[in-house]
Amino acid sequence: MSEDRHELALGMILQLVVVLNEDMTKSLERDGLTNSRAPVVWFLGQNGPMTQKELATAVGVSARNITGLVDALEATGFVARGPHPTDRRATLVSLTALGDKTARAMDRDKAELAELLFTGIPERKLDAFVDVLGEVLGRINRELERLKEAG
Amino acid sequence: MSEDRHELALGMILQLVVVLNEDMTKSLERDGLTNSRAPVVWFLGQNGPMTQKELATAVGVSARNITGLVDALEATGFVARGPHPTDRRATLVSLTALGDKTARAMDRDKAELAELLFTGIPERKLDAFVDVLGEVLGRINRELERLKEAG
DNA sequence: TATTGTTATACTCTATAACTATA
DNA sequence: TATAGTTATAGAGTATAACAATA
Repeated sequence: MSEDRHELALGMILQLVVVLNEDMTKSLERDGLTNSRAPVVWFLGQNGPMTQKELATAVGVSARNITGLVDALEATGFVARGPHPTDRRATLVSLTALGDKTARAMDRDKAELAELLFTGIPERKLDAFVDVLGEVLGRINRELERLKEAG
Repeated sequence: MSEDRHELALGMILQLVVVLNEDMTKSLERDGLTNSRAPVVWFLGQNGPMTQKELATAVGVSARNITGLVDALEATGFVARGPHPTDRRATLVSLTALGDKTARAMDRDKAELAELLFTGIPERKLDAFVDVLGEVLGRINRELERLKEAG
C-alpha cells in the first residue's frame, strides 16, 4: 500500500525534526544561547542594528516578549541597546563583539551541518530530495494559508 | 558549488521544521492540547495505562514536570489517575473516553497529513527522498551520540 | 536503602492590557 | 491620535532539591 510508504516518509520527517532540534539546541547551549534568543542574534547578524519593533516582527513574538529577550541578551553580553538616530521613542539594538562573533559562528555551524548531512550523497538523489522537499513545503504552506483563512 | 546545494537543502529542511511545527500546533490547539501535553496522550494511546515514571521516561521530561503535565491533562479531562495494582507508591495514568478519542484523532490526523504531503509524488522520487532522509537521520544520530560521549 | 511522586522554589518563554514618552 | 517600549500580571513548561510514603 502506498499509504504505508507515505506514513513511513512522514514518520522519518518527524524523527528528523526531533533530532535536528536536539542537535541545534545543544549547539546553541554551547554558545550560551537558547532557542528563543538565537533568532534575535541571527537576525541582527544578517541585517545589522534594528529597532525592537522590527526584531519582534522578524522573530514573530509580541512587544512584551522582545523586551524580555533583549533584556536577557543584554544581560549576557550579546547585544547592546542604543538610541535611534531619528526616533526618540525607539531603541536601536545592535550586536556586541561577542554577539557578532556568535552570529558568525552560527553561520559557520549551519554550513558545517549542511556538509555533515549531505556530503557524498549522489547528485541524482539530492536532486530528487530537494524536488520532493519543495513540493512538500508548498503543500503545507498552502494548507496553513487555508487554515488561516478558515480561522 | 555543491556546498550551495547542500545549504539550500538544509535551509528547506529547516523551513519544513518551522511550518510543520506550526501546522501541528494548530491541530493540537483544536483538540485542546499543547505541544507538551500531546505526547503524553499519544504514548498512552499507543501503550495503554502507564505509571508517571514510565511516562516521564517516554516523553523525556523530569518527574516534577510529568506531575505538572498529568495535573493539567487530568484537569482538562484527558487522563485519569488510578492506583497501581501492585505498587502502592506508583500512580497509574490512563486515558479517559475523551483522551482515547483524541489519541485516535491524532493517529488519523497523522495519516491525513501523510496523504496531503505525498499523494501523487512519483514512486521513483519518493524512493530517493526516503533514501536520503534515512541517510541524513543516521548521520545526525551518530553526531548526537558523538556529542553525548564528548559531554 | 532505593524508588515514586509531590511540594518548594526558580527560571524561561509566552501573551494581553495599561501606561509613558514620543511622533 | 498613533506608535515604541516598559510595567503589571498571568500562565505554560522546564529543572533541581527536599520530602513523604512505600518497596
